[in-house]
Amino acid sequence: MLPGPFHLLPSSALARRLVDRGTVVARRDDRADAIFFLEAGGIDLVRYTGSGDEIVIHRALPGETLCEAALFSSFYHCDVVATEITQLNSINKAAVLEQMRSDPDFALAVSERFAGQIQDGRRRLEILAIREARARVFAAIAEGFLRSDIKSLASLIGLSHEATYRALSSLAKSGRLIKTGRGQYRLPGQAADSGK
Amino acid sequence: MLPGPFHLLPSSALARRLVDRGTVVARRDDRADAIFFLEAGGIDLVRYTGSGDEIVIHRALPGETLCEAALFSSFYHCDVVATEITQLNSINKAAVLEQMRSDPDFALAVSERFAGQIQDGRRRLEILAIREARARVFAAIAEGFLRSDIKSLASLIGLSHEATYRALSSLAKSGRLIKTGRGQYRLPGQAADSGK
DNA sequence: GTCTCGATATGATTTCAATCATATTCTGTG
DNA sequence: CACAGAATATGATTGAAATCATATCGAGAC
Repeated sequence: MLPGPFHLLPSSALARRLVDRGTVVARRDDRADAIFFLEAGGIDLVRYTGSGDEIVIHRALPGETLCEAALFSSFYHCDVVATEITQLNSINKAAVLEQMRSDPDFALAVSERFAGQIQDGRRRLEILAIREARARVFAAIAEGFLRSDIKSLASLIGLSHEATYRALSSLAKSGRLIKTGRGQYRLPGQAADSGK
Repeated sequence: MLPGPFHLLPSSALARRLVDRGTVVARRDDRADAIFFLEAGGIDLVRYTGSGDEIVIHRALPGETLCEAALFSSFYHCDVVATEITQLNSINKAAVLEQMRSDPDFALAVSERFAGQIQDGRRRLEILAIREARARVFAAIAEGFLRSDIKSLASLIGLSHEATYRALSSLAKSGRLIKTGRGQYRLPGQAADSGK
């Protein structure tokens, strides 16, 4: 249920909540006493400019931990808002820090999780930096970003789903990708997915 | 010279190198024994597909640490290549892990640095996901991405510099930004920068 | 089995940013 | 100071992706 090393924490450090769309889970400048794990639903991290414009800092997907930096900050630096019905876990910040202090393996595991997230983010950034749709989609497939459906892939890599379909179709036609089924593609060099 | 908590490491854990353009600093599947800090120049993290296509996983800028995940992996998972004359530091992996094990404060500081990098990356991702150039530039300014010049900003947010200039100009014209000088802009709500 | 809904797929049109071009302003250097 | 070079700035044109539209396919409900 909880990812990474956080499942090792005592259950007293955890609080599981089901919240409605629109719920503000935490507010900027609130005292930061927890980080979050998004189990299902959607969460936006939002900040507001002086003139009231809303800036979405991050649109989280299920499976992500959120507000990791709150571990090292006294206050949240943005609003945490549910964009739909959302199942989320609060992970007590003091408990995490205490465990990290007393258990080096735990601290290392937290760092490991964080390091992995840095790499994930950088890979996505580099893919978003590719301008041509075909090249972008190809890189995304090569990086294994096509996990569920193509529409999710499209939003992950910042293209319209139509552009993504077209790029996939064109890549398959030119032999740079192999179409293995409706909505399924793989690299030429790569063994066919042997199922499940 | 070294960032974050890494300056606390004994100098025996560090190696400073000046490398030429094209130098392969580390290769995929090499035994991972160091992480890197890019002092000046440029580094690409590169992977290759089965059919030989090159995928740039990440194009690093000076001031970044690289291959943090190598701390927790036996091998590098991509090539590390200098794209120009580059000054870089190797930080011994074993030394970092040892220090993290023996010094909880150090381990926490490493996690803190990592957490900050996660947030930075996510903010940039969210900004890159904004399609309209005006809105993208506005969000970038609101997030304080205009640190040096506008061309750097442009490449940071994945726009041509012309599009960036135009967006800035248009935002200033419509009052959503205040132009405080040649190549300088700020949000309306915000106090003018008091000098330096 | 059939109905519905959403994902996949592709065609037609429009829009907007990339690109190419050119001018101006500033900075640094001899 | 004059000059070179780079950043800033904006105009004109082009091209590629967004958008709008429509069709097919597949999975699940009943």
